[in-house]
Amino acid sequence: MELHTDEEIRERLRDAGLALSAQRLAIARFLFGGADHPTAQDVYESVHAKLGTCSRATVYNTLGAFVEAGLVVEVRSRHEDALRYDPNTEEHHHLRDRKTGRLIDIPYDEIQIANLDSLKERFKVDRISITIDGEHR
Amino acid sequence: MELHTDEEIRERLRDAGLALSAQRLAIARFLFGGADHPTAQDVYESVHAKLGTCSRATVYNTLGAFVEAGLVVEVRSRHEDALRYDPNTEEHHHLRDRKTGRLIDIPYDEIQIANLDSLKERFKVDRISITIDGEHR
DNA sequence: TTTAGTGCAAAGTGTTTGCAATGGG
DNA sequence: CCCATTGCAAACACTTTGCACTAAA
Repeated sequence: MELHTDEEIRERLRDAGLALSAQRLAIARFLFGGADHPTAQDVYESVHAKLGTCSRATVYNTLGAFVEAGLVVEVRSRHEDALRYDPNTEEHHHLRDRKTGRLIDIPYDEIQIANLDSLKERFKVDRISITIDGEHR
Repeated sequence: MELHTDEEIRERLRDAGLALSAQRLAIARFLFGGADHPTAQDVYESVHAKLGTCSRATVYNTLGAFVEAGLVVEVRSRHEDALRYDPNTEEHHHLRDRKTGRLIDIPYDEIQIANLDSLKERFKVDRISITIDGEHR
């Protein structure tokens, strides 16, 4: 998930069929360089500061393109209006830290559902999203 | 959760310290009379049709008051912008039916987490919200 | 009579879109 | 050179708010 070198990032975008632009590279660098579930606004601020030029529209367009290409995933957290973007596209869960408000990834298999089989008898299960509201120890 | 008679509803609002008005009663009747995770718009349409008079502002104000009073709970579902209001205030989970888009309540203890104790060692857990995306059989 | 609720219209977020200008392939 | 991307500004969906009016307690 965490790509660092420019070449890795360029390749990833190219593989996804996306044209490269200074804006897209900057956005990708931010997202894949360890950004922590940023909102579009977070992306805008970071990239605009770094590039001097990158409109909000471009941020939204690009994030949309990235989502469509499967490079990032949208997540919406309980008490927030704004969408957040998660470069971790593997199925996983979240802890929402009550103190910091931050969203923290929890790998999928670190939460096991005891009666999954019986649930699967009752429902066709496409995916299961678990959010723990609480606090990291 | 499902209150039916007018007297039950009046009492519930009174108990919550809310003044009674025609609008509030109509909104409460809709919510507690079996409405299915409606949006503010859903509430508005239903109540406005029935009453002839009830502004969107009143719907929002009232829903806010109900949430604050703990009579309903806000839920935000994955791919939707609008908040939904759930008269089921007990902790519970959701199935989001991919076919109908509907949100269906799953009682809290119908999903058991096998390793809850070990999670509680790692996190202080305030609440756990599980959403299953899938389909009801 | 006093306090709380209603509702219009205006403002506020977060996001999308039309379209002319620009720049990468 | 052409098509995709950019970015402004306008539009949009959802929600909140200021304030004068009205009704509940």
